[in-house]
Amino acid sequence: MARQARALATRQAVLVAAAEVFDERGYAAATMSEILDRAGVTKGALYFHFRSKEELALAVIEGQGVFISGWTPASDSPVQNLIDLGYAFARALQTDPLVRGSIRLTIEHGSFTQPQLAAYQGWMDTVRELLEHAREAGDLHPGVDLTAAAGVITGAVTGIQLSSQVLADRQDLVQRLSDLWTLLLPGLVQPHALARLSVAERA
Amino acid sequence: MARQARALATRQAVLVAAAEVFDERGYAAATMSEILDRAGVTKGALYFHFRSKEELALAVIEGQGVFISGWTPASDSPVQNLIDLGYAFARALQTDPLVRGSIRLTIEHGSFTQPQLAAYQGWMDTVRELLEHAREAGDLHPGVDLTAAAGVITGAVTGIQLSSQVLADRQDLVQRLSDLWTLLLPGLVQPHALARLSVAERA
DNA sequence: TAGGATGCCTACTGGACGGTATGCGTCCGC
DNA sequence: GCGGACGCATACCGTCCAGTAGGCATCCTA
Repeated sequence: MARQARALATRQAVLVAAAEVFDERGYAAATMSEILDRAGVTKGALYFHFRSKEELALAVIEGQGVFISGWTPASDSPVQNLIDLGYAFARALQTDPLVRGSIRLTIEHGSFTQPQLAAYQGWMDTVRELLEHAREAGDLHPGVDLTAAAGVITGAVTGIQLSSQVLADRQDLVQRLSDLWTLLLPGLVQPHALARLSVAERA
Repeated sequence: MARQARALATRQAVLVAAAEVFDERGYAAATMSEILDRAGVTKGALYFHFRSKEELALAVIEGQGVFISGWTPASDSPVQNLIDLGYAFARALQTDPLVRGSIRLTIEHGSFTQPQLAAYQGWMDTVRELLEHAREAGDLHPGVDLTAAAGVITGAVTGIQLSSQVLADRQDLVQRLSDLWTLLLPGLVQPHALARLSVAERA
């Protein structure tokens, strides 16, 4: 058991190091050597836990799923939950290497075709669900197409995140998210619901 | 002169092939061999025109600048021009390999650090300028922060484009842009200006 | 029509990369 | 207290890749 704990620790070290390198360099430019160095592990250890570079990348992408499933809505307002989810995601991007890495791998299409489609779809489904609840609560404008709105929101958040990463190393991500909601909410929710929302980040 | 024309043709063939491969595979995963094959050119020819892979990539990125400088506003409404610019960009993404390739290289940070920053900034400046004109025309809500709005719009368009690429090979890009404006404009422009705008694509 | 420049071709090189083979220490079950 | 599995270390291999060297044809100029 103590032995297994040690194994789990090296596996985790490899996973985190891989996520970091994938995040910084992308899949193709990331080298196993750098992952090895950063994890403080040898090749044999790595290939004992992961059979190939691709399997390692897929394992990193799983980290994203963990984040989604670990998040629970805190408010009774669906739209507020949507906003909060965005900020939770932003914070995870700033702190959790696994989320950072999985995002880059997800955005980088072509390396492996299926998983990132599923990841995108997962986010869109979550957003769509929150929007449906908002509609039932009577918060949304009547004309809003929920599927279209879910696509716009996920896409916009993705892009905001990306431009923030390129321009400011994600330092201003929270501010930019707040800007996004300020512009987006008037076209989405009705005035009476809008008044009850907090656009800024909430603890 | 006839000789120079031939040289120019091979240079262009290399550039287009490189843009395609960079678009499909990304910088690191793109190989010179594939570019060579697709261009129908030998290594010597390529390295006569471009001294390295990186220089080739930078040349592809230039194509984006050509697109920006080649576009001219057609409407007397600044916001309408903003919308139209988005659609022009979308069309270019669907048809022009150089624009496609340069976008992927721009989004893919880390390979070379400076140029994509400039590209982003160029877009944001253009958007900001149009927003300033819109403010002078009295079309915008008074409270709108122009810099923040420009950041949100460029980021959102980037993300919309990306998710459309991953999910639908950019087939639904125009539709998604229309969805974006539908949600975004109410928070940006005043009702009287909103009524005069055409959210859909215009010929 | 000589001769240099332009534009391109082919064969090659050195290095890095992902992955493997094999071996060795350590701990756990019996 | 011992045998086997677990967990890892190291040396190595084949492949592929960006880039180079040097030659050669075609054209432009004089």
